[in-house]
Amino acid sequence: MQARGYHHRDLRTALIEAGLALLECEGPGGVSLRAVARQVGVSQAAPYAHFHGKRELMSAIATVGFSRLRDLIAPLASDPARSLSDLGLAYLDFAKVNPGLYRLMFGSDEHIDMRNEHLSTASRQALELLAVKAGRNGSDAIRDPGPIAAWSLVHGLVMLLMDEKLPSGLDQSMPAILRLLEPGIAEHVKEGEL
Amino acid sequence: MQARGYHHRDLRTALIEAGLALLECEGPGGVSLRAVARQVGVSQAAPYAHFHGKRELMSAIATVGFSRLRDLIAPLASDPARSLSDLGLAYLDFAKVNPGLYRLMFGSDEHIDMRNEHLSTASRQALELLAVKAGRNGSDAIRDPGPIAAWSLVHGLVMLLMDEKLPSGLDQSMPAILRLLEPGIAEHVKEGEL
DNA sequence: TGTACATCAGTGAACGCGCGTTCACTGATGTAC
DNA sequence: TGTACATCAGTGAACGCGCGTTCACTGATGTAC
Repeated sequence: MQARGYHHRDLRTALIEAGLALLECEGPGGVSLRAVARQVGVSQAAPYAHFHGKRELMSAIATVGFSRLRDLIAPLASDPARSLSDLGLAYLDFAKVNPGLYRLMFGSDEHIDMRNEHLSTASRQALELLAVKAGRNGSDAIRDPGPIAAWSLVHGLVMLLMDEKLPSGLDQSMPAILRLLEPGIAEHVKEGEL
Repeated sequence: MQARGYHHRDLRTALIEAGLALLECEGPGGVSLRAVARQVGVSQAAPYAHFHGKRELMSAIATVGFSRLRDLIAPLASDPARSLSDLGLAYLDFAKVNPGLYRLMFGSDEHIDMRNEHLSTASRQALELLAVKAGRNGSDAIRDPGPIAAWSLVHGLVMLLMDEKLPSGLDQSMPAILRLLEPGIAEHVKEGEL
């Protein structure tokens, strides 16, 4: 990115980055094509040279989010014994650092188009890696009670914290909260083996 | 409610009910004062005779939601042994029947004003009853890992189901999913007793 | 029982707002010669 | 190396939309006499 002349050189990237910034200030509902263009210092029609419409820009932003999440969890250990709550803490951390982005990625699909090829690929990759790191093969993890409960617990925690439904200062309780699921999952797996 | 003349007799209630209906069609973002007035067949300025503004109407709608939730869980048994997953199923059921209302009540506070007296009272009553039914005294349940994990799990489940992030047809797995937390909570309580 | 009147719930037009999107255009760029 | 030109990224004005809110008003209601 250089030179702010008539031609921007990399407006597409700049728009996505401005969108990411706006997302954290205002949340998904506060992002508009006009606001993004304004932030970059470009006319309101300029984004249409790079995106077919608002949903496409939002989908591109969400795609960046899933790539970031994947990069965040990639270096984590795959040891199933320790990994579940560690994984949960990393996931929680991602949401805490990028609350607006998290909402866009894991909230309702009103702003993004999950049939968008880049987005669905990035999403699948991130979620499959998450499943692998949790010691599951990705394809049917999403049907077992254990992974569903684990994802629900951590997603619920994220949402309740972001929406300030829980008291603050709970940070050091998070490991204990996340570990509460471990005995139940261990038991369930044992049953399955019989 | 009778007579659709110049005077409506109970416009306030009618507006709240129209809001509840709209909420389920469109979600919280789709409810507008104008749409609600339109639905009731009244001018767009009419609601201002009964509410100071949009937030007050939305808060009144959410207040109805918390009353309904309280009425739903009131008849449930208070037996701590069985109650946790039963309670979870009832909560899940409420959200399934009233997804838009659930979002308004338990989502971000952008549409409602939690400092509204009726709303905060109704909310507190419902949540305290929930805690009591779970075998806790309400006041500090919200600080213990167990209740936080239980609420997070069920809230996360609700949100992921509503936003279609989980496969459908999971209904009969719900009891198993909810029960996964029980061993961990039992263990945690035992530790606390030592 | 009948009438004058104060009340105030509901009207309709208007305000200013930000939005997504379209369109004819313009001017910087890089390429072909 | 210098020039003509095609390309197409970005412009700016305009479209129609729905929104929250205000305001002077009107007309149905119920009360006081």
